[in-house]
Amino acid sequence: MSKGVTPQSRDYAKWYTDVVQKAELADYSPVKGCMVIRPYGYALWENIKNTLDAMFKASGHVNAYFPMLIPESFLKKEAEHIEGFAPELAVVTHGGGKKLEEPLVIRPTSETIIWSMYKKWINSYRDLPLLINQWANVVRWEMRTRLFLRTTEFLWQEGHTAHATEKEALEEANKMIAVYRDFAEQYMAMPVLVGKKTENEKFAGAVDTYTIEAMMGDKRALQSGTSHYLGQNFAKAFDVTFQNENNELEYVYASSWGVSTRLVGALIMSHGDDKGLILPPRLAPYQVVIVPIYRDEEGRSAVLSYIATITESLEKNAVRVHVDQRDTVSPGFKFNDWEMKGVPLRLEIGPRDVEKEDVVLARRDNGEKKTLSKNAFLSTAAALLDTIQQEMFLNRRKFREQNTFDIGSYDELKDVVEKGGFARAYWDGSGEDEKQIQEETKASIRCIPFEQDGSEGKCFYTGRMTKQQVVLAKAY
RNA sequence: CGGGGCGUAGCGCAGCCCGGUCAGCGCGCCUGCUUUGGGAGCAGGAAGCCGGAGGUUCAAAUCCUCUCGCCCCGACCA
Repeated sequence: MSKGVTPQSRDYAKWYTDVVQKAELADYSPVKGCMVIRPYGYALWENIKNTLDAMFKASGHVNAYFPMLIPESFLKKEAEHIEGFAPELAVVTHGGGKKLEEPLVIRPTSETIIWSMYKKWINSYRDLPLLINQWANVVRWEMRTRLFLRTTEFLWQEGHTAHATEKEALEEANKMIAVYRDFAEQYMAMPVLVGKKTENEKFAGAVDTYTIEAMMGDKRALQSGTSHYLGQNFAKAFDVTFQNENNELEYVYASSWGVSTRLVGALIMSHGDDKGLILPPRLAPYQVVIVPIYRDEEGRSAVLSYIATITESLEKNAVRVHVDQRDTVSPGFKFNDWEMKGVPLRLEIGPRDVEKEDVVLARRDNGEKKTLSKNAFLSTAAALLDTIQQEMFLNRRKFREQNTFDIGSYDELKDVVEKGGFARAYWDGSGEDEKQIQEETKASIRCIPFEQDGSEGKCFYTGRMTKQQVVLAKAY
């Protein structure tokens, strides 16, 4: 294994795959397009998952599990849905050595199987709302894959809710995109634009799709989470009706929403640098790593017992700490190793620190390294982690603002695409116009932000006056 | 599916043009000693039917044919 990773400036894509592998987040599997999530990467995912799971439960949702195999005919019940997913389905045709009467699709998403069950479960307005989430794997046979960002099989959560009214289902879809925004900003330290997808970009089968869009380190956009208002599309496709308070039969209103292991990719590309990962303290598997330094057995035991007093105190404050006791590699190696893995704080503890009751503290996010007293460190460690979390967020927001440009013409869009970044513009074009733009520039309308200033201006493409502003960018 | 690149030790690669002491290098791994505050040093050692099949030849990692697989770029997409 060579040292370090390909610099971002030389080849961002290569940098990304280098970091994923050298930080031991994931590895390629024997099957094309699939990845093995390694323990360190999985620990990161578990932190994401556990945090979100608590947020979902706090907002009234419960977890369930639906099977992975879905009758092929189910997918065909919603016209747009099958059109959207057909090309990327993995289909099981044989089981138990025999050809199946009806092929089974490995779920690319679970709307259909879930709605087939909701038909059984929903009869009355008293059965609503139904607020179910599931953590699962899904399979989409993508042409091109990239570790975490787009793999054939990926892990995600999908919420599927059923409501008695349009208003309530819309509120749910909006509430969940706000949950995603909070998670992205407060935990991932990743600022996001929240808004609506255009007709072209929305989910297959949705009435409206809401999205959070983040800017990666190469100034490209990453769709990081989506929430869909499904209207009555799936209820009609699966004939899910309920009797309302007036004894009338009505189709159920629905929402669905999801985030995936792609968020790990988002984390890497939001914060990483040429030394590797930089993890936000709230999600880092280890928040503090301690590297012991000693010359002999006597020094070793003195250093380790001194360290024990530090870890005990940190753990008492719910700080996740790890002591790197490997005897087989040098301290210098460990410094680089943990920088690659993005641990927010590193302590170097050697004999002279033991003697003076000091610690040497290094910050991963800004590279600062200093000596301070053990007590000073212990009394400020938790606060320092909060500070880092906050500064990482502000840093990324500033980066996004510096790379977001207001444009008034198609040429200006091309300039932005050329230099990288988000383009904000008035937009009154058609779906066809949008496709044309994407074909020519590779940039797409990432979203119609919820936050609109209400001003009127000329559409950068059609020249017509409009109040609608959109954000365009090249996306992953 | 289109374009490009590549399969030689666990990983990264050289060798291929011009067949013949070419089975080689770096890292990693193993053993020992010395080391340990920014990727340790020295000495010794283990490890590869050269992606697979067929062919040409006295002789194939090297030339020819077929085949399998992977990576990158594009269309598609969380």
